[in-house]
Amino acid sequence: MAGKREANRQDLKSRLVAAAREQILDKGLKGIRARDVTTRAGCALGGLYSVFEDLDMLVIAVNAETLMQLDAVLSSAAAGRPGPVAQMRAMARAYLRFALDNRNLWNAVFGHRLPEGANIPQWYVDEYVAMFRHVVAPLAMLEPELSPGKLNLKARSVFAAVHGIVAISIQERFVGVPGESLERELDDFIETLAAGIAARRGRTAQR
Amino acid sequence: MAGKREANRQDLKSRLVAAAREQILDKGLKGIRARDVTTRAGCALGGLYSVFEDLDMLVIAVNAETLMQLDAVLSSAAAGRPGPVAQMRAMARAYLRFALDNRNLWNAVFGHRLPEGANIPQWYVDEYVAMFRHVVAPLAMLEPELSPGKLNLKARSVFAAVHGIVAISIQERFVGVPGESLERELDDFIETLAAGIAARRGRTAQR
DNA sequence: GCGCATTTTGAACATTGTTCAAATATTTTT
DNA sequence: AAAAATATTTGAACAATGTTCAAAATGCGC
Repeated sequence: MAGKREANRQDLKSRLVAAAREQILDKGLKGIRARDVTTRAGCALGGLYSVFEDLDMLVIAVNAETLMQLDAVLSSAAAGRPGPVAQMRAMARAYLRFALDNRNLWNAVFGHRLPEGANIPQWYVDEYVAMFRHVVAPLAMLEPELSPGKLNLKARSVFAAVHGIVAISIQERFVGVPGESLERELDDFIETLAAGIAARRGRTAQR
Repeated sequence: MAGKREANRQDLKSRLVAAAREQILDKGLKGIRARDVTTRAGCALGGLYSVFEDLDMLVIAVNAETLMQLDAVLSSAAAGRPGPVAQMRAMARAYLRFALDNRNLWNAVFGHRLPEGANIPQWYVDEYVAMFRHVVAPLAMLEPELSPGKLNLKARSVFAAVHGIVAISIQERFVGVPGESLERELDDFIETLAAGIAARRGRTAQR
């Protein structure tokens, strides 16, 4: 019976993450309480702190899972699409759909903030940044002459722009634009961006 | 000595908003505590609740002021610029600078979320949405044939896209891109968008 | 099975937002 | 101007929360 300690520990960890995920799913980010989560996970209150540094780190663990999911969604959305523009359009749509279908999880990822002094773990940042690679691929086809550094920067911007459009529409701050017209808006945005890139190609000496 | 009641009330209100603003300025959104704010404002703990429904509403009052500031900044950034593209570029830059110079206030505006049931007051939403008008003006010059409805939708998207780019860069989740290259990236983005709009003009039957 | 090391437990604590009866201040009435 | 009526301000008390840590329970090597 060796290694039972480590096994228990891992089991507790995943039970806690699962519990926190469910909690976020139906109560949102603010609805996650140490007592509820530990009860749900079937451990004592203090158990949480034997596996995570604090509640924020548990949230980050949940968010990491969500990011993995989103990454996979983007991957399969782009797979097999003919041409860079179609790929980007498909990913933008998939991003929108994911956000709409998993609003609370998605809000947890982008709405969670650590308290003033604390720093986000590097592995989490890396996982986040890794998603940009999905945009790098099609963008490189549209602008083959771009250096890797500029390509990365630009991919990040395109990602961020799509994110911004989705985010501002989802925050039901104002009456939500109907989902379908939002999808058209996104399509249009990608199309315009691509047309702009094509139009500007070679026209400028250097950027 | 008539009307002293209302005067006192208004005075308390603005002292509270000012105190909360300072608190956010140097401690961030999470650093705002009922006790600190009321002490700073020179009233008792309960005083806060005689003027605001709760802490969240006080935050919204601060955010409303910040939005006004930002609105003014965008206004004067665009004023006198020759042509729509120059206007949009100037506003994007101004937006970035404002976010960088007022990080905590800006984060409070876009990072604050009400608890599950509560609803954002309509006057606040209106103030927020009003900012889009700054993008509507130049966009209308670029695409004069667009209906007012589509124009609004598109202006919102452009605003959101710029917001997204700024937001993702500012969240120091990953090593911040140096401010200057970020500015160039924004310029480039606006330029590309404008080129795309021009290239697509008339080419599509209807959108 | 026994003793040691590690983990789990949950009562206790500190820090919050919020409430509300009492105290204070203002306005109205006489 | 004093008294009565009304409204506001106060801050002690409460409830809800994240976090800690000594004691109890559990796992491990012999």
